[in-house]
Amino acid sequence: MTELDDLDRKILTELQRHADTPLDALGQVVGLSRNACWRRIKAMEAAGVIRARVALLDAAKVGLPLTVFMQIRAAAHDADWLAKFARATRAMPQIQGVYRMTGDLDYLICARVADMADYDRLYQTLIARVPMGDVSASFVMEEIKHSTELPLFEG
Amino acid sequence: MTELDDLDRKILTELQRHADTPLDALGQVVGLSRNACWRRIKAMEAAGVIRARVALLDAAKVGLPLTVFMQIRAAAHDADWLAKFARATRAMPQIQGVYRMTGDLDYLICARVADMADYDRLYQTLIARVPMGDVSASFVMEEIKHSTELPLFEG
DNA sequence: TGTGAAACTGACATCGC
DNA sequence: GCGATGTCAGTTTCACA
Repeated sequence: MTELDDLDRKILTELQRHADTPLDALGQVVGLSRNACWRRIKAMEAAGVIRARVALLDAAKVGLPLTVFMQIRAAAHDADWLAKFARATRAMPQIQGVYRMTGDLDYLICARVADMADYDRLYQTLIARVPMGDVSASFVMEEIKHSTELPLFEG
Repeated sequence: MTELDDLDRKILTELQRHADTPLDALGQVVGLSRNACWRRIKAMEAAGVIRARVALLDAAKVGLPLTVFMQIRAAAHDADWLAKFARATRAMPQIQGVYRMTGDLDYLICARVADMADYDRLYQTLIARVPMGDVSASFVMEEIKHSTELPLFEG
């Protein structure tokens, strides 16, 4: 895949909001024919620009109203620890994101839980599977913004 | 909408991964007819359990390889400040998430940027629009896990 | 189960570089 | 010519009643 042009970006902007937009409507918005849109989409899927089409759920309505961020300090500063940590967190479905931060010793985890007891279960499970240097948790009181949409045009 | 049963959860589990699964295939996985699946999906969309169907993009491939978390302390502890802060951050498309954390003075922002210069632009824009008490940024070195999928069955 | 509306597939003419 | 597009079949698959 070459670089994305403005038409590609228009298509992506729409698909990021509504993945189920019919090609006809998409073509109208973008200013291209059905077919041209379709070809571009396929190319971007093949290139991995479009990773997946997914359904987003309301976390509260499926029983996971609480979001928690955990700040973690590694117990050991080596590749083995990281591998074990990565494997453990990837296997835990309540964990939405795991990020190694600048500093090389700090990790950030974002997870969704039902309540405090559920969080404690998550915490206990995690420290049982991987030795932790230090763990602190902050809970989300209010989700002011939450989006999966990436900006594709210069501000 | 009443409570979700196991069949609903099975449907959602699949749709969270592949929103474009045909109803036939979905029915087979779940053990239901096309039609029954379709009715349940419509009901869950109407109830807001399914918020949207979206395309997920590869952030690096659209020119936003850098993820940053900003920790922010409010300049003022009042509703006006929060309203202004919320409005400003919601209007900035590079910002993916904004969370008011426990403590009532701390906010967490997650944003995607092209590079450090881009981050600085974001930072400058933000502090120009809203008075900030304190801002610190941590950059993501490695995305160990990132998922929009919520767990729907007990671990 | 059936019907209409989509998504797909390929062929071919066209326009700009 | 080459690359991208538009149009116009055709077929298949799906959403929906």
